[in-house]
Amino acid sequence: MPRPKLHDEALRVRLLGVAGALLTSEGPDALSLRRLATTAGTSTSAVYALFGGKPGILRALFAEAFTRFAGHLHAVPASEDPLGDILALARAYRAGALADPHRYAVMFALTVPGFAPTAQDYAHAEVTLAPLVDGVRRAAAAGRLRPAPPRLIATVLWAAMHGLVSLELRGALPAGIPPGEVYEAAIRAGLDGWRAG
Amino acid sequence: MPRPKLHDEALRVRLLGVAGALLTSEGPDALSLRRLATTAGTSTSAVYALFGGKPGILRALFAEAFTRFAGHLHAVPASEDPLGDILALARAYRAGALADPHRYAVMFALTVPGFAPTAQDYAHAEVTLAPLVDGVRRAAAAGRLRPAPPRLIATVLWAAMHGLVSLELRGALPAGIPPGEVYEAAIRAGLDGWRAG
DNA sequence: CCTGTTCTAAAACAGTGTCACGATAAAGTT
DNA sequence: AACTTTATCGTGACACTGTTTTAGAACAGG
Repeated sequence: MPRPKLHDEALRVRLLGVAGALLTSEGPDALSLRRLATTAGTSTSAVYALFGGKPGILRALFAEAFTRFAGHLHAVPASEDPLGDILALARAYRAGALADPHRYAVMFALTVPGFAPTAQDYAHAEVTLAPLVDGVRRAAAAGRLRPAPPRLIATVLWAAMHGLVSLELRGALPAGIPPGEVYEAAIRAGLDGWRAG
Repeated sequence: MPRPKLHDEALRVRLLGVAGALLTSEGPDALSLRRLATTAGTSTSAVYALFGGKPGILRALFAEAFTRFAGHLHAVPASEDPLGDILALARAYRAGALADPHRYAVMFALTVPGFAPTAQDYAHAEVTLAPLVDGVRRAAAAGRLRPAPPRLIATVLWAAMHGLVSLELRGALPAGIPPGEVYEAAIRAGLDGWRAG
């Protein structure tokens, strides 16, 4: 009986793609529902039918950003030198964040009136850091790290990466120190802090 | 000839106070010019006359937040145990951030369409971390830390604190690990990573 | 009292997210 | 073939935002 559906799955992925492109290229301020709708060739109603509103599309972008980021980290191969792997993962982390700062902001900084990621959202995104936890676990198993819960060590290392990257993206790092070098020094010192022996 | 000025310095500090209260109690979304103006008993024009607009008042809040935060850190006394002082500074850092999350967000996370703090803004705010740099310098002078630029070590420690605190405030830390304990472990490991010998 | 100058509060403007409503288009029914 | 039914969708209205313009109010000097 009804008229044919236009607000279908295809439009959903198209909207998500347009939203991601808008976010990446011009930042979160450019992501208005009207502009998103006209760019995707539809109306704002579609966003409400498919995402429930602006917070909805932000949540979708949040989830998508984490899976993308996970891709960067999972691309790092696991070698027989777990400490070296952790270093490589740290470099991949920074590279992934710097490659798309606006997406990184959606993951960890941006909040919109209706959207603030819940603990469940982050729990679902915890698989992103699985390679790091695995690297720490392998290093601990090889006796290269102090006997402490791998998840704890991985969380501390992650926080160091995130802290430095987020300060760098904000332009808050003190002048005169190249961010890349601070980052390297931080990761090495962070690892040394957990080193066995 | 002219009529008496109402948009004077007194109104400026009053507006800043109201803005800060609004920010602290209800978050940045509650900080609208109309609400700010009516709460302060004036009109939106005052904000434009005294701050130039919304980005202006955000910039003022940004600066004020840093001086407040600096107060928390400068309240930590310098003892004869520099490493212990650094630990105390780290605890004060977390306590200061958790005491007023919205202000911390203005310093390091929040961005409004017209306001993104420049490198100069952060340079001017670098004195906030002076106690930390001083503690590191004293520890290095006492031979407790590896010979590395104190500013570098302090920046790395700061990034670890900021990373952990910002993840905690976002609710992004993995469940099951008390944030306070992760924080303690992170600072200790971060210090151990730079420890001499 | 009137003029002139300066300042201010209120209204206008362009933009936002959100939602109700009426138009639309196919299918089922006479 | 004409009509009703019914789910669907784009348009427009609403309340809000930051910003700018405008018209009036308040005082000093002539």
